[in-house]
Amino acid sequence: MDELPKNYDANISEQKWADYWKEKGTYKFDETRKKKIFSIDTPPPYASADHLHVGHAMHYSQFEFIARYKKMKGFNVFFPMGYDDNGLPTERFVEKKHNVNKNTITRANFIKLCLEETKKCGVVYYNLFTRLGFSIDWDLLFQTIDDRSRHVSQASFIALYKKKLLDHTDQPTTWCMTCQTTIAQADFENVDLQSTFNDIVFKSENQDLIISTTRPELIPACVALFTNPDDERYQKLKGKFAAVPLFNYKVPILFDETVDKEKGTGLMMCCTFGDKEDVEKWYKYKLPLKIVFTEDGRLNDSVPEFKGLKIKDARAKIIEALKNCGALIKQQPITHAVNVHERCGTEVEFMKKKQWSIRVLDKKDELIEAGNKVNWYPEHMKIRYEHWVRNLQWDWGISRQRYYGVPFPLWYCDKCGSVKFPEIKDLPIDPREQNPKTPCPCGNNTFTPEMDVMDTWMTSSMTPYINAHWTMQDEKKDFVPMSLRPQAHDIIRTWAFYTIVKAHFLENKSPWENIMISGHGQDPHGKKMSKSKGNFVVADEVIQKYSADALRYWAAGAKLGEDMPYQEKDVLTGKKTITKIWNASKFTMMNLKDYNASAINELDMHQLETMDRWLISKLMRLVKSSTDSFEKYEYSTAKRETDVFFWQNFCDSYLEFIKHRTYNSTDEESKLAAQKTLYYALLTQLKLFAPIMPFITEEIYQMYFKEFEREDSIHTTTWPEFTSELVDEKSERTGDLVVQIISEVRKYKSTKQLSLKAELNSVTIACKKDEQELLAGVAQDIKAIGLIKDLSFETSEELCVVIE
RNA sequence: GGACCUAUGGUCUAGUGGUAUGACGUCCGCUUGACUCGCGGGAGAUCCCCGGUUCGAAUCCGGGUGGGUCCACCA
Repeated sequence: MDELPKNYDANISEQKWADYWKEKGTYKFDETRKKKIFSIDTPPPYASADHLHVGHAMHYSQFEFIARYKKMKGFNVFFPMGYDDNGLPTERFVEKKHNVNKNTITRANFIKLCLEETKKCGVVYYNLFTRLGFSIDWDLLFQTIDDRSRHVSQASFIALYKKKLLDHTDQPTTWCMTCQTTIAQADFENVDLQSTFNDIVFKSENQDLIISTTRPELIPACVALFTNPDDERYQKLKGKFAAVPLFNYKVPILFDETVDKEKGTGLMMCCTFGDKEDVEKWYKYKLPLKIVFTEDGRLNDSVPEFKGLKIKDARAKIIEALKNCGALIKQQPITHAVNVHERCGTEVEFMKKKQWSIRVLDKKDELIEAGNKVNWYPEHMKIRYEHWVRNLQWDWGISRQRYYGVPFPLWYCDKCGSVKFPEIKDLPIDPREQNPKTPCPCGNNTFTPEMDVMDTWMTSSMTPYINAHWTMQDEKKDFVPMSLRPQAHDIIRTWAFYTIVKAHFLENKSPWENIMISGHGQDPHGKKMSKSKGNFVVADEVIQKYSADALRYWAAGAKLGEDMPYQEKDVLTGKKTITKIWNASKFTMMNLKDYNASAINELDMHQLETMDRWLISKLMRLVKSSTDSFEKYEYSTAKRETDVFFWQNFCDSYLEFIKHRTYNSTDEESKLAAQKTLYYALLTQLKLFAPIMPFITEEIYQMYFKEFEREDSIHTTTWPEFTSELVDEKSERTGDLVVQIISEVRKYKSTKQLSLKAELNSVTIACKKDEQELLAGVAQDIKAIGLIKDLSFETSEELCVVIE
């Protein structure tokens, strides 16, 4: 081995090894699949980010650790990347960035813009992920808008139809006025909004009926008043009608036990539609329909005096008009929770729309059961899934009145109205651009295409099947269930839920064997990172300053499932650790200069000295616990334990303890034993660190160990095996005593403000008899390490070191 | 309103039925032939509060309080 470079330059080395891995195809999935597969259902990030923050890096790093661990464990790791670039998230991103919307740009131009932006985002992700050293096989890349994904999601729609799990109904459904599309329950977000309770008078014969509402603009959509059948105040109203103020028409007064007597005046108006209650009452009592909004959230022709006003403006104007005619008698400010569309923050409204939906409400029990078949890590995250399923209120509406998404693969026959599907082999298709190849069974040959596109989750929920090339010619049979789904906890109700729904309905399978749920990287104060708040830490800048390994080191500190605030000092600790690994390795290699590693095959404890066995035995315990931790996806425990072992046992103790054996060696055998231990211990520790810090470990492996180990990369070597022959409790006990004694000696020198190199004339160790026996064999070590001239022993119940 | 998670030295953090881990900071010392991004040492924690189980609890159970997250509440 040549002279060692003095310093480690992470920026140069990390680029070098990233290039090396790419060139060698280190992380290629083996298509011949001779080894057992470990497959990862990688979260496809939305193609809607210009810069990525340390939270992104943290989330993806955490299962990258697992991918690397599994590879070293001998698995054929299937680690793809996907980009989620279809659907509303992308559309919103493009609309904002280019200041366009559905009404101001043609469909073709809009799709073109989406594709361009998507491409740019792909580059951003690729750059960060390769810079972080991710062991992704980029040949497995998919995009949710590509042919394969469109094929698979369209095929899933047809399959669900054939299994009679779909409904195609014209009914009131949740609607976003900004995005102008139907949306699903999972697309909601809850926010607290300031609003006003308005007490409004409805006249009924000679009585004033007061209702309280936050939505006076819905008064022209009022179709009935309701009160509780037990409410004594309103018994006389049975069979009566009330006059709607301002709009001068009459609505029936009805009784329903769901009305809360205590709330407001105990009277409520039912409009089409203000909330889910309205929808239910509308169905139950077969009430008329009075739609007052247009699809983009303005009052429509049915209210000529307010026509064209946006909802909020209409509210103000109507309140004013109510005031003027004396119908508004009281106003009171309130804060209340409102569902908004998570993509744009617009309050959820209702619109009657013909749409496709997947029936889930009548299958809650079996869906909860399906979730139980997956192993959840951490286990308590399963509860969130269960709660979500149990609390579902709507079937999964999958129609979106948008441009950029996967089209429904179907046409409607112009004559008989029945649906017509393409052949699976012809997918993907766009029914708006092509006609069916065969006529309708009714004989007719003219069709109308479905114009809507599918919910983006229709595609995302198919990621295991996209990876499996489901129903395609080159389908990978038995690929589902995949081994692992890694994802964050905030999308349990969407991605995890929808994926479980699809696999269960399509093939009565679990989509994966295991699911690991990670937390979020937050700002230093535990708040969510966002650009607008200015607490956004750009991943690239951290990497530039501290290295990718250091950022990964920080990411490995988060316990599975728990959010973690970003602390720059922890990245710095990572950087220090890397430097320490570099220096300790440099020192080890120096000591191994005249050591012929290829001469030994296996470590033999009988050839080692007590302190060597102490280290190796403790190392074995570390191997065991680290392996156990990784098996449970507890990378943070594995990292911490390895870290502590490396600093304390290896560097602070062992490396100091053997200096006298490797430098002032008169005893060649002793020196060789230390060298064997050094080689084995350093390589093992590098392997244990390799999943967390792939670059520095590779650097050192390449510099020294490769020559003997003969593998192209440390990442293709095998994970250390726990070997019970290498555990030696007696040596561990002895070594621990030595550490204790040396600590006392160091303490003495430190207190006396002496150099650790200072010699001591006489040291007496007082300890138990059996401890004396143990220590007898390492007396020479103690003397050499502590620079002690005379060492003697005394018997005592408690360990005590007397120094003169 | 419900559920889940969480509460540990100045700060962040690990863990356990027998008073506690590591990091950062702080103080003192050491240029020990890998490393000052270092080495050695010190100070600093009644492990949120109240009950219960136990020989023994900070660790288990119940209740409370604070924080986080998810869900419900939209008249």
